[in-house]
Amino acid sequence: MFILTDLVNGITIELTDMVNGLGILRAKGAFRMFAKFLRLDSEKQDRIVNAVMKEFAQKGYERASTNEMVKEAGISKGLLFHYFQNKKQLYLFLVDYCYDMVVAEFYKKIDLTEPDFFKRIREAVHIKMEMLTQYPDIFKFMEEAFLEDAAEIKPELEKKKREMTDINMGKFFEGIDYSKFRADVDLKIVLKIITFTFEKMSEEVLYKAKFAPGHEINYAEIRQEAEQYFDVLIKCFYH
Amino acid sequence: MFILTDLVNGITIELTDMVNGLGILRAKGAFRMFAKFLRLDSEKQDRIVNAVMKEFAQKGYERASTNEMVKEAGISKGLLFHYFQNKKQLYLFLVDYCYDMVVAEFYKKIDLTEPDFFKRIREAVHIKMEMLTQYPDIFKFMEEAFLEDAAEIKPELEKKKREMTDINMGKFFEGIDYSKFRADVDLKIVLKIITFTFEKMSEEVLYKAKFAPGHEINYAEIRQEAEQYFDVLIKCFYH
Amino acid sequence: MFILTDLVNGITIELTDMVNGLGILRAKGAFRMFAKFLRLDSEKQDRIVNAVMKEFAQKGYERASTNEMVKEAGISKGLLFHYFQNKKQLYLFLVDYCYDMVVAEFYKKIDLTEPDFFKRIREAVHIKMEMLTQYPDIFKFMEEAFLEDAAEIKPELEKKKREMTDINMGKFFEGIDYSKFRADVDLKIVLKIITFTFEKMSEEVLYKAKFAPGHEINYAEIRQEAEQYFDVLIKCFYH
Amino acid sequence: MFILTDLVNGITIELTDMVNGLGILRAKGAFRMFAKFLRLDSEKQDRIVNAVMKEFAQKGYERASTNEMVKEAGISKGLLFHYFQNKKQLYLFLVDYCYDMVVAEFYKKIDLTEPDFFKRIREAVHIKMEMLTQYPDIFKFMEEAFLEDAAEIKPELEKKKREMTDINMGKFFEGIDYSKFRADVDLKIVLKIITFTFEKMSEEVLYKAKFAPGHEINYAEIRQEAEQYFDVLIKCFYH
DNA sequence: TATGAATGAGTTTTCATTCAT
DNA sequence: TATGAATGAAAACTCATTCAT
Repeated sequence: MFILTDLVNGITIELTDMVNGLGILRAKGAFRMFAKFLRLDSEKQDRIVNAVMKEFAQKGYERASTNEMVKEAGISKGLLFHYFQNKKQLYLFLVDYCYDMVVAEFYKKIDLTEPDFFKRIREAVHIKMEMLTQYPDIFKFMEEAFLEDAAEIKPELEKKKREMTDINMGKFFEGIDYSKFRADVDLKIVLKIITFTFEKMSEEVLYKAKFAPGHEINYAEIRQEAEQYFDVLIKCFYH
Repeated sequence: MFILTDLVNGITIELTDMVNGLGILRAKGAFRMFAKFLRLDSEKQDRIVNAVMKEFAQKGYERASTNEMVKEAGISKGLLFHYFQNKKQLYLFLVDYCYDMVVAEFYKKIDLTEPDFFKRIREAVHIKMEMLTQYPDIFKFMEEAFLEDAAEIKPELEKKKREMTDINMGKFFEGIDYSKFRADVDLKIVLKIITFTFEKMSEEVLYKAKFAPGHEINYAEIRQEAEQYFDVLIKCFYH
Repeated sequence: MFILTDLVNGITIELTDMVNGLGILRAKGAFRMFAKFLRLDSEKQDRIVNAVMKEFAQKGYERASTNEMVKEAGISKGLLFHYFQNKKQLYLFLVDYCYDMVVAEFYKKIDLTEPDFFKRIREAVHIKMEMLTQYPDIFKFMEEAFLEDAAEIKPELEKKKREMTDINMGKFFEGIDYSKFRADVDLKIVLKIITFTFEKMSEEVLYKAKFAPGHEINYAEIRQEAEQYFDVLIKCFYH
Repeated sequence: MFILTDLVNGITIELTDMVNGLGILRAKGAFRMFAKFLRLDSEKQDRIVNAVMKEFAQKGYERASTNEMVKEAGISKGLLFHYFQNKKQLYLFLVDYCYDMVVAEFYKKIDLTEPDFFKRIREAVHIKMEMLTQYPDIFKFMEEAFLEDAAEIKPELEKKKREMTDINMGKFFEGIDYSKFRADVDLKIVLKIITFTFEKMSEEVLYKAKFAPGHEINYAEIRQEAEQYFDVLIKCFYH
């Protein structure tokens, strides 16, 4: 699922695993400790998730205030800690929660029967841009989450990141027709280079968006830029 | 100087500037406000720099405690602020200070008369690895610095990052013989893809190092891996 | 209510407003932001108010230490800020709180049906002295408050002072029989002179009390002194 | 010298002493402890006095920073403390220093042969206003000084204030022709009332100036207002 | 399940004063 | 006489977490 994670955050992923199509099965019971929260009616769940996401997205892990969250969500201090034990768990829960939403949505839309590598990537880029427009808050939060540096949560977060990418990579690459690639170079390396290229391209887009006046993303321009890369990569890596 | 910054931190750089070989001269007087500190005997300077770097590297900007720094450095509370005014200036000073050391060292070693792009990159990778071994703390701090997300320092830090990359790009690309590249594709895009590849490769190295047991970096393996990339890139992008 | 404010602090008041008998109704909801505090049982409220008042009265706004206050009140650091947000709000709250107590008490005692100006003033002086004896701490605090010079709170404090005097002036002057005053001089100026006289007299009393050994106020003497002023003023300003 | 102190600061003065024409002789050796400073060439003295005055006037005793003073004066930290021992002494020295300047100037200008009480007061008001225009910084500092509330310096300051007023009162009242006052009331009380009136009037002027937009003092208006008081007071207190 | 008052160690920063040079 | 680096206690304020109700 590199196209997803990459446009969101640009993590370096385990290409070896990816290409091999392997993945660790995600611990299904990860949400067990938040069972109380997940039993709430979904209106309240949403209110809480949105309030928490907003605060974390705006201020980052350290500076985010649980006081603000409960104020915004309209619940009491104690209740937040009743559901999530502590700030760290709350954060990690939210990362999972958002990621699950986004991934599920992505795979509903992507056509996994398209065998051409570049066509599939092109579609992924487009889906990604659509979703960015549709759920800007979630993406803002996830982007921050993957950049998050705070010492306290780093180890758990890194583990989570790896789990996520590992799980989804294989699925994305299913059914690709690798016979179109030139045979005189190492295919794994070629795939890595292509992946790297689109990851970095996405990072640039986010980076520019962040510092451009108005912070507006010009999607048409991105598609055009992506086409330039497709052109070079196809000419050089297909035979 | 992308190989340096990239191995350290993987920033997205302005390729247009890079390819044009332009660079803004760095403001020489940037250290004037830390004159008091720089007048100290170097033993004390080092003690302070190391203590501060250690704390920032371990905990990031927000969580790093000036209390811990002075305790570690064996100086008084007031003195730190006497030299650096406040936490933010202290941080930004340290970024500059480390960057200057690293860049100066890098350009002492790199051979800028080598006209072959890949040979020059290969040498840069090797120099980088040498330096990583020699000054692991500085690199750890700089890596964290470039990932740093803290709201308070972000604007200044981003400005600094761009200055740094802009200044050094041109120098690294001086005298490269571009005639060896194939003519049927856009050279700018090709150079971007190559740059992206080595940036991502470096990120992977750091990433693995961080989560490997013992955090040991196997440099022989990295060189070997880099050679695989050189092989593909040369075959596909040279004519 | 000039006799009150004046004995406490000697502010210069807007005689025009005073003579016109106008007054702005005081915003009743001013205490809303301290609702948490006001919901406490009164024993604790008193403990806190007294501790805070003592510290501010002794040291003035700037030098007063919130640390000392919580120590004296036997509450935690955080709690004080939970109730009052910050030092400034705490101070302004206390000014209001004390002022309200004092004013309410004063108007319970003063006879507003007495039409003779000097008789009413005479009673006010006596009431004032009674209250000074009964609540010395509150008066000490308010006196300091009205002299307070600290840059941070000055603007709000001055606004508060004016509000207070404006509101109460009219009430005190209601129903006075001005026909007894001589007609050949400007009545407004005459009333100002009388007001000034008792204000300054009160200032002198406080001033002497402060520097007399033992800080004892001799009320009998003050009454006697006041009578000397009444004698002169009546002879000169009544026809 | 009530007209002076009063326009500056409105202190309550010992009218009994004043009327009796008594005064404690000022301790001539008060400056002995600042002998080192007074031996400096006057250019340097002025530089220091002005820098210190500026900082105290702007920020009040507590918030004034000795760092700012030495920076502004262009001397070293140590030197300031060499001359003045500590902040408190520095402040008290400055109060004396300024007061001496102002009083000397005032008595150079006032005509002590004018026997009419109101004419002399009228002249004093005018001189005062002239001086306010000529030395605004000194007056600003002295005004702040007399309002100053900081616990640490209060006792010494109050003592100084009393000394000052006591010393100068007698001089101002020398040669007044008291026979013009009506004989049926206590003269001491009458003089007190008159003094109070001009003191309070001045306080009002300063007060209004402080909160008027632009903080400009309209001297013509003040003279006119003073004339209204003269009119009433003469009519009522002269026979 | 839900509340929100209470905690207290923690934070960065300031500043008068000292003292070796 | 003159310097300014060095001190360290003190300041206001924060905030995740607990716990009695």
